[in-house]
Amino acid sequence: MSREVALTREEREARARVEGLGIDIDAFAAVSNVFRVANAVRNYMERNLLAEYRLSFSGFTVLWVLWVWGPKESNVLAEESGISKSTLTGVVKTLEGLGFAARRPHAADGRRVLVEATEKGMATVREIFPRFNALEGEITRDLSTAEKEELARALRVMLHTVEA
Amino acid sequence: MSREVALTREEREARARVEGLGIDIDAFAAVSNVFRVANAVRNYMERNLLAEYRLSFSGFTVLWVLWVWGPKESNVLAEESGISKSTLTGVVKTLEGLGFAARRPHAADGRRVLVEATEKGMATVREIFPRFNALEGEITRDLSTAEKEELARALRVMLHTVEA
DNA sequence: TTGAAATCGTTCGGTCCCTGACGATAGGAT
DNA sequence: ATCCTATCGTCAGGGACCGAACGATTTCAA
Repeated sequence: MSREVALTREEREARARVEGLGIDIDAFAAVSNVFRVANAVRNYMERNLLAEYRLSFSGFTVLWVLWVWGPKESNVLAEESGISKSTLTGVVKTLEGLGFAARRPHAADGRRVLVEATEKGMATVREIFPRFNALEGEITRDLSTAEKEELARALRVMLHTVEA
Repeated sequence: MSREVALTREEREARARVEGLGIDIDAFAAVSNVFRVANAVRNYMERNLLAEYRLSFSGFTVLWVLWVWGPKESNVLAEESGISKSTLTGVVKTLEGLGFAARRPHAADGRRVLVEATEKGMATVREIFPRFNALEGEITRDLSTAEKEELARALRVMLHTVEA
């Protein structure tokens, strides 16, 4: 059922180089292409959309999480954004500088800090997200709906294994 | 043909939040899961394998490219490693510090610089790559061979679209 | 009630990563 | 022979990124 798709030159040459070393080529192809796509799409989004708002990919991700779930403790926000606590500190600092987010002390626990999107931050996500999603559509335009679903499913399986 | 795989809690809640905004859910699911997996696997590799050699993911990537293709001009090396020229300057500097790579002036063109892996660098890749690939196998162990091939194929299609 | 242990967010040091600007070198046209 | 332009790798500046160490606060056991 699989239409032919040419391997890139890099992939062809790499295969030739590792031939006969007992390498699991299918695992190699699957994983390395995940990195290649993630890298390419990340750069694409930053250059063609996010730069306009002076947002990095991480900055947008954090803001998006805040938009979806509302105010969150740093702790949880870092976890859901897929970055470390210490990185989040810096990203939120940048977001504050842009007027997109604010910090608020926790009412009951003096150690904790709540991060929330400002009204400006919320408005910005409302503006960006549909455009972001439109680009996602562009990027996946040569895949059928079934193929997109199957792709997402396979990735969820991997995620489940890695995060176990 | 698609076995059931539970959406993560994050994905379920995010869908609920963006419902009715005319969002292309399939494109959203496909792309966002690429990022989640890339992130998770990158961290996994750095923590469980690369840290042992004091290599970052990028450092390993560059060294691997050198191992596969031999000495390369900075220019081309950056391109194949998926990073910018200026980033490569820093990464190669780190690799030099670790004794894994060396710089050599181009014979005919005074502007160019050739980067090559040292013997120690080559030996290190020979040692790491099979272990790296074994982890790739682990990570994809719950996908059939056909599913891995289909995953790689779908990603190549996206790559072709983004890099066009 | 008080001291030990756990947990919180931040800081620190080091690397990665980008864009934009730069000096150096090369190559082609006059 | 000498400009003009293109291309090379690097540097500067700003932000992202991590693990480890840290002070502040909370919690729990004695």
